[in-house]
Amino acid sequence: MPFWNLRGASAAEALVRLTDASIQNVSAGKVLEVAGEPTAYVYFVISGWLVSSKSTSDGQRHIVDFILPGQFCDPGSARITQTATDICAHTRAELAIMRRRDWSRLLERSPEFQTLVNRHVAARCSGMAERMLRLGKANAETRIAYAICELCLRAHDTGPLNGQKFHLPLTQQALGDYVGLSSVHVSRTFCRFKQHDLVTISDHMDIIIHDVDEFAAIAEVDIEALRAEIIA
Amino acid sequence: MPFWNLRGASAAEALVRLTDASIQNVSAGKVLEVAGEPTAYVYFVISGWLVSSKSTSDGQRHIVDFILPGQFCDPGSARITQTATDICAHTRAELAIMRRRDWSRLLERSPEFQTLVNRHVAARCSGMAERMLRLGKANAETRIAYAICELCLRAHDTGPLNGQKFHLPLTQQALGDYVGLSSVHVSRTFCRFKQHDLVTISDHMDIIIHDVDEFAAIAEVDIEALRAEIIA
DNA sequence: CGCAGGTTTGAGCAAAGTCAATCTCTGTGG
DNA sequence: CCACAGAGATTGACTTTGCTCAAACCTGCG
Repeated sequence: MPFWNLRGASAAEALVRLTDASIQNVSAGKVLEVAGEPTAYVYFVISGWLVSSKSTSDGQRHIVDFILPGQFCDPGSARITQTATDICAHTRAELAIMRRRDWSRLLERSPEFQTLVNRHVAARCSGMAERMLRLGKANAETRIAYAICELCLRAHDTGPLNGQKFHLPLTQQALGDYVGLSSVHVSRTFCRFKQHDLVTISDHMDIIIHDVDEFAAIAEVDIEALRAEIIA
Repeated sequence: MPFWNLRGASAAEALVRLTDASIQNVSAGKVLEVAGEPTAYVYFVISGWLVSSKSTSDGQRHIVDFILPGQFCDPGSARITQTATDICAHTRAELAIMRRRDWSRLLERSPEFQTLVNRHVAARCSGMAERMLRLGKANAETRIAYAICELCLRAHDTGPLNGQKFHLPLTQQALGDYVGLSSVHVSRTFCRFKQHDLVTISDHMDIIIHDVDEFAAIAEVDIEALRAEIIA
């Protein structure tokens, strides 16, 4: 049974069976891995968001990626037993946690599973490339609009729709850390969006996009192309 | 024989044997893949550099990564047959080009090879995370110093050494596209480096770092930690 | 010799950062 | 039920960084 097409609990059950994963609930902010430290685990997100981040010497944090339900997180770097980025629970989350040894064994034994993981990795790398382009070259409006489109696509099957409310579990600070802007500038940019009546953003990121086409144009993205590119 | 520990020609021969790869010489600028278009090939770099880049709607290019000798390049995105980024020859290069089908088959049949590739991918993702941190949060000096350290590490086994000359095949424009700065600003930043007698940079990126420790401090990086993190 | 691609320099400008004060919720304990 | 604390959002004033445009300058090469 190709459990890996399933979301959430049933995939988790299969992982428990195949890799002796342990299911754990963690609360928001829980630190799972610290960059540079040894790591012995691989994570599968059942519900909630994880965040992969790095910090500069002066304590500024940059969010490298979010890890959403249905995604795997292997914290390893080139030295596979050494963590590349900090991994934290961004929200309360339910995880299947596997020992790396069991994880590697599953990959080796099941080429189909490995193929699935390869696809996930390709999707994640494409997403990073796309984000990097915005980070390097785009202005605040484009970066923020893009991040909202991307995260909505990844978090909600439909992707962004005209007039449809959706929620992202982000503070403006976190969004800023993700797109490389200060929280103050995120706030100002939101104000400009609201003034032009592009979006409604209420209580902690309940978002309604009024004109998705225009919003996507600001994000410099074609939603369906992006879906094909970054959704595994 | 674990050919994959070898650099260059012998690895290429093995790939020819195992995947029916064709060896090709391409000249600088040769376009191999275009973002969004279908792709049917996977590349192994024998010599020279490839570049993976994306462009904004207004024609600005951002370099996502360089692909150096000994590295693989799978251009696929979440839709594995669709290219995620432009892939070009940055310099004249010698490549082993494999059909994707043959490549997948090799991965499926040889878990050891797949494991090697996994490590390469982890290294590349770590590198992207590290670069993203600089892109999102660091100033011009740090970004440029970091890029030089990173590329020197990746291109030369020793990494940067005090007073030792090395070459990077980059124009200031290309470096700017890599770190998200205009070529003018790269030039000015180099000037500042030279004024402080940190480096000598002559003819098209022959670089001598006079005090690697100080330079690494500006790059906000620990060279040996970086090596462990991003060199597969 | 002259051209092309790349680099350097100057001047002015725009985007985003910082700092600090204020405002708005929301949840909590009296 | 209210007061208050704390987190997050907003706003203003000012500064910094890096961009753009344009001109000048190398330098290797046909």
